[in-house]
Amino acid sequence: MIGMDDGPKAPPTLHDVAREAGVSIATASRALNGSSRNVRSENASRVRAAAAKLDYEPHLSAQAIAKGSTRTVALVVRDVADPYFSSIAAGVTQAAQECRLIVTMAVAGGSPERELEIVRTLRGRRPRVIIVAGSRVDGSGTRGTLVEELTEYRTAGGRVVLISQRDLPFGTVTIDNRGGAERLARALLAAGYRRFAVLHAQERIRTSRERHDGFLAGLRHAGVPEPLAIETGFTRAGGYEAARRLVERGVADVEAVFAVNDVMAIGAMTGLRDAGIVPGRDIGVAGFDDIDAAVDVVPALTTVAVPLREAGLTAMRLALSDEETADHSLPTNVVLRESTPPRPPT
Amino acid sequence: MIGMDDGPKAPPTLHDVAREAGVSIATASRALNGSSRNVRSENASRVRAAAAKLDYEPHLSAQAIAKGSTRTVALVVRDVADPYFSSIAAGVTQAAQECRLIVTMAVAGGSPERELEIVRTLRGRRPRVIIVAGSRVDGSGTRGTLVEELTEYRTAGGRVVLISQRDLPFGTVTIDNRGGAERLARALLAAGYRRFAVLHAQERIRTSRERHDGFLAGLRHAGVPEPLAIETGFTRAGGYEAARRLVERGVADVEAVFAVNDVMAIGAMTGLRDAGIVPGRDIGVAGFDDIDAAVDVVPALTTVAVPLREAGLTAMRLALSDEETADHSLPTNVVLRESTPPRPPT
DNA sequence: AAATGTGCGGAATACGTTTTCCCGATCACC
DNA sequence: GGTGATCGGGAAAACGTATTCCGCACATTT
Repeated sequence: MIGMDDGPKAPPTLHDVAREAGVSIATASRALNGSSRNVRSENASRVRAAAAKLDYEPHLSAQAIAKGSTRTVALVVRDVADPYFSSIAAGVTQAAQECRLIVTMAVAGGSPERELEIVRTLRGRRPRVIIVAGSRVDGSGTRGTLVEELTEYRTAGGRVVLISQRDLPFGTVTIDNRGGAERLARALLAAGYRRFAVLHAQERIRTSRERHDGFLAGLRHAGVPEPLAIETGFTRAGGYEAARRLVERGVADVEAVFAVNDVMAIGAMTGLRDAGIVPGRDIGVAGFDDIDAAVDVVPALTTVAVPLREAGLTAMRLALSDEETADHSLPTNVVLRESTPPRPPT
Repeated sequence: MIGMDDGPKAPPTLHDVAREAGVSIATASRALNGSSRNVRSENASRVRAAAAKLDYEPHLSAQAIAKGSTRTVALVVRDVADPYFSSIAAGVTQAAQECRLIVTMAVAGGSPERELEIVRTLRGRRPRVIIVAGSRVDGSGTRGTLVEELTEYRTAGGRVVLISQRDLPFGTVTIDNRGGAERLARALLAAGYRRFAVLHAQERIRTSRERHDGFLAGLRHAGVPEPLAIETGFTRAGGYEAARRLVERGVADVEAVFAVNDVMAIGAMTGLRDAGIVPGRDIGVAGFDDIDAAVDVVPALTTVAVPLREAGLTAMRLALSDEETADHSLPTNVVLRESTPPRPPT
C-alpha cells in the first residue's frame, strides 16, 4: 500500500460503466438515455446495474457539448434578497423544475454595466433560455447593447424572456401597473378620499412611472385637485424620508398617500407615525405589490396585489412556447385594507 | 439568396477566431486565456481583435470538459422566496462573484428526497463547491444517504459546506441559535417578564429545537414557572394558528410569547390582535431572525438578529479555504423593541 | 435457396476546448 | 561556425458523451 494516492478519485465515466457491463460505450449511452435506437433488454439491464453499482452520473458538460444543447435556464435579477425578485425566482424555478431544467441565477445589483457583462458571459454557458427580470432603467445608453447581445443570443437559437420590460423585441411578461394603479385610485375615490400625495421614484424607473401615471389617470375627470408629487428612493428608507418631508411641509390638506410600492408605503407609515400622525386614522396610506408584510403591518396596508410568482411561471412557459415575441400581461388586483378606511362624506 | 437558411446561426467557435486571425487554434486559445506559454504580442492582439469582431464567447462546457474543472458553485436551499434563504443566497452570490464564480441554485422545497435527488444530479455538473442551506431535518433516514452522496462528491475533489447543520463531517457554518435564545430569555427576565409561552415547530427541525432549548436554558435557575410549549408550523400561518390556540386556552397567565422565528412571531401578533389582545401592551412578543419586516410591524418586534447574508459569505469563504471540515459559528444579537416593553414590577 | 429487410452491437467521429508534444527558428555562448 | 538553449507556432491527443455509419446475424419474402 506504499505510494497509494489518496487524492481526488475521478468520478466514473460512461466508459467505466460500459466496461463493467461488458458492452461498448455506444450501447451504454443508448441504454442509459433511451435513444431512438433499441438495445437488447438484457444488455440494457446490465448497463443500468453497472451504472447503479458505480454510482455513475453523466457529465453534463460533456453531454452539452456532444448534444449541442443544455438543459439550463439562466435567470438574471437585480437582487435575490428583495422579495420582489425572489418571488419571481421562485416561480421560474418551479416551472423549470417541472420541465427538468436547471436554473442558474446571476445578480446584477441594479447596474446596467454589470447586467450587460452577465448576459455576455451567460452566452458562454449556452443556456436554453435567458430570463431577465427587473433591469433597472430603460431607454438609457447601455440598454442598446444589451438588446444587441440578447438578439445575437437569440439568433444562435436561444430564447429570451424579459419581465417587466415592455417594448423590446423579445417575449415579455409585464405587470399591469397602470391599470392596477388606476383602479386603486378609483377605489380610493369611492372610499371618499379626494386629496392625495404620491410618493414616487425617479422618472427613469419604469415601474414607478407607470404606477404614477396610472394613478393620475384614475383620478382624472373626478374633479379632484392635482395630487402632490414627492420624489424619493424606491426603498423603505425612501418612503420614510418622503413621509418626513411631507409632514414638514404640512399635511393638513392631504387625505391619503399613495406610495408606488409597498416597502415605500411601509416606510412612510413608520415615518408618519414617528411624526405623530397615525396612518389609517389621521391619513390613508396605500402601496403597490402586496408583499407578505402588507398584512402584518398595522394598520394592514391597502395595496395592489401583483402575481410575482405567477410572473416567473409565465415567463418560463413563454420561453418554452414557440411564440418568439409574445407579450403577456398579468392582471393586478386592488386590495383594500385598514390603512384606508372609508372616509365619511364631509 | 434562394435557399438561404435563416435558422439558428451557430455561435462562433475558437476555430473561427483562429481562422479569422490567421493562426492555429492552439495559439488562439493561448492568446485568449493567458496560458503558461507566451504568444508573440502581434499574434495575441490579432487574436483578440478577431475575437472581438466575431463577438466570440468561449463555450464553458467545452472548457469544463477540457480543463476537467468548472467555475460554478451549486447552492441548494429550501425555498428562494423565504427571506431566510434568499438572504443567505445573496451572501453566497456576492462572495462567489468576487471570485468570478457562477452560482447555480436549486430549490429542495423541504423534501429530503428531493434534496437527495438534487445533490445527486448536481454531481453531474461537476461544480467546484456544493453549499447546502437548510436541510430540513436531521438524523432521519435519507439523511444518511445524503451524507454518502456528499462524501463521494468530496472524494472526487469537490468542496462541501453545510449551513445550519452541525455534526456532519463537512465544513459547516452555523448560527448560534442556542446562545441567542438564551440571551433573549435573560433579557426578557431582566425586563420583568416571568411567565412565558413558547411557539415552536416539530422537534425534528433542528433550528427550532435549538432555539427552544436555548430559551429554556436562559430561564433556568431564575425561579420562573416552566413555559407553556405550543407546537405548530414553522411558518407565519403556524404562528397565527398557535396564537389562536393560546387565546382559546386562556392567556391570563402568560406575560410574553417567544416564537422560534420572526414570521411565526408576526403571525402570532396578528392572531393575538384579531382576538382582541394587543401585542406590546397586553402581552409581550419576541421572535428570532430579525428579518426586515420586524421593524415595520407594529409594535416593532423584539428578536434575535441573525447574520444571514454573512452566513452565505462565510460559507463561500470556507469552501474556498483549505480547511476540509472547519466549523464556523456566527454570533447572534438580541434586539429589544416595542413588542416587549419593560414590565413594571408587580 | 437467394434476395431483401430488420434489429442490434461496436468502431469511429464529432462537439469545442486545453494541453502535450514536436519542430523550426532565433539567440547566446564558447 | 557549431552546439545547446530558448522561444513560439502548429499538429494532434485528450476530456466524456452522443451519434453516425458499418457490419453482422437473423428473419422474412419470393
